Amino acid sequence: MPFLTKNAPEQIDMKIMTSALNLFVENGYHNVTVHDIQKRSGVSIGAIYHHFGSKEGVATKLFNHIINELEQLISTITETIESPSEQCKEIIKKLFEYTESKPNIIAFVFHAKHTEFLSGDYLVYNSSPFIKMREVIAKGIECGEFLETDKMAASSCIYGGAIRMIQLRLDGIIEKPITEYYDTIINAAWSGLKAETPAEVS
Amino acid sequence: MPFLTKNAPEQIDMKIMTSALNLFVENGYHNVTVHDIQKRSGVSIGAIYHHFGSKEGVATKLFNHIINELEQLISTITETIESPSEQCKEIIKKLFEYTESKPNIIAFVFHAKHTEFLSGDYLVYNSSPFIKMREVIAKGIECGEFLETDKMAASSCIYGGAIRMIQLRLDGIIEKPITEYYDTIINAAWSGLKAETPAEVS
DNA sequence: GTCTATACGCTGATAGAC
DNA sequence: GTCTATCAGCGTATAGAC
Repeated sequence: MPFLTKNAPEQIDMKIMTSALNLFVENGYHNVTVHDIQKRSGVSIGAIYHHFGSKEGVATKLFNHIINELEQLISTITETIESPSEQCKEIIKKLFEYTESKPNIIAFVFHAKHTEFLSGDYLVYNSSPFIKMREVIAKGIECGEFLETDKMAASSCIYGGAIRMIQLRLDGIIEKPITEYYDTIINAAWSGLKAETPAEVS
Repeated sequence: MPFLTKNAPEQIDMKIMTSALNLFVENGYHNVTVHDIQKRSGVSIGAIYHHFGSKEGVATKLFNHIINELEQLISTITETIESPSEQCKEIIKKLFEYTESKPNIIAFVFHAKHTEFLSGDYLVYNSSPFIKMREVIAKGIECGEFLETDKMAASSCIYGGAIRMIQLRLDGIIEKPITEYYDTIINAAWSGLKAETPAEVS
């Protein structure tokens, strides 16, 4: 059964990309050599260059792969749920869950400085998942679920708190799983943090 | 007047650090060679190695220099203003102003992945300015100015929105100076974004 | 398609004159 | 203290066998 001893090409691709992802997140793109990827993935140098052309090729394909995964996550949510406000909550929930279950995928998106290996001036936060996330907010404002504020400012406030938690969690500064903070974050973003002072009388 | 033709040693240090800062932010630490720093600063390779010992030395001293500057900014605010809630606003205001006037300093702090050149597991967000920023929130909760929520979650919500704006501005995704968004951001963080729906009657 | 051994360019760092 | 010229090591990519 020779077809079992040889790996399917997609499996080799995935092996290489998975190893590369973990190494990039652990050490940073430039501190990872092609030989490191070779060792951890178990395939040969030749195979890496045959499949990806270059080290940058590995990073680029990996990046696109992950952006696609994220894009699908967002699309599924916006297609399933009606209310923008609820879509927004679900997006944050899923991002928190991903942060705990697949931290390196999230770290690669939120932590890396992609301009270091992505040629040109491609910007992560202009990629489709992030654009869609901002559109959710825009619709929420239009349909009156959110206060009528500037779209960018509203996006920053709502997702900013969540993204900040993700970053602090990935850095190990927050020690508990952030899924536990979900309700708190949502409540704060929706209703604010100002203490309800008893009506001030002069 | 030979004392005018020769630069004071501190001036050379600053020249090197300023050039390094700009190059690091523009291209990323690993895409900058010592020769690049040499060319832009106008001093010799020898001077760089004499003053800083290594490329990593340049980055480390630069990093400490900037963290100190930020630390002083925060300290001045906490010593001058009484109310934690107002301290917090002032911090965000100053960070926004810095983002516009000295973007590269802010970019170096918020954008860089410092683990790539800082030895050990030193974390930016555990450095003194960020710890102090979180303490401001903690005090605000204690004295009743903020809702009694988890300290980390509250910090993330308040600063997260602002930091997100800074990041989007540095990436060029926000086109207007973010100082214009200051009031909106503060209002959203303090009072929330949920639209005040007319009392729902069944 | 996959492998190993090799080449070539680049970069951080040094040596030694001034 | 400052400079220039040079080195040594590493890391990407390739050549060529299987």
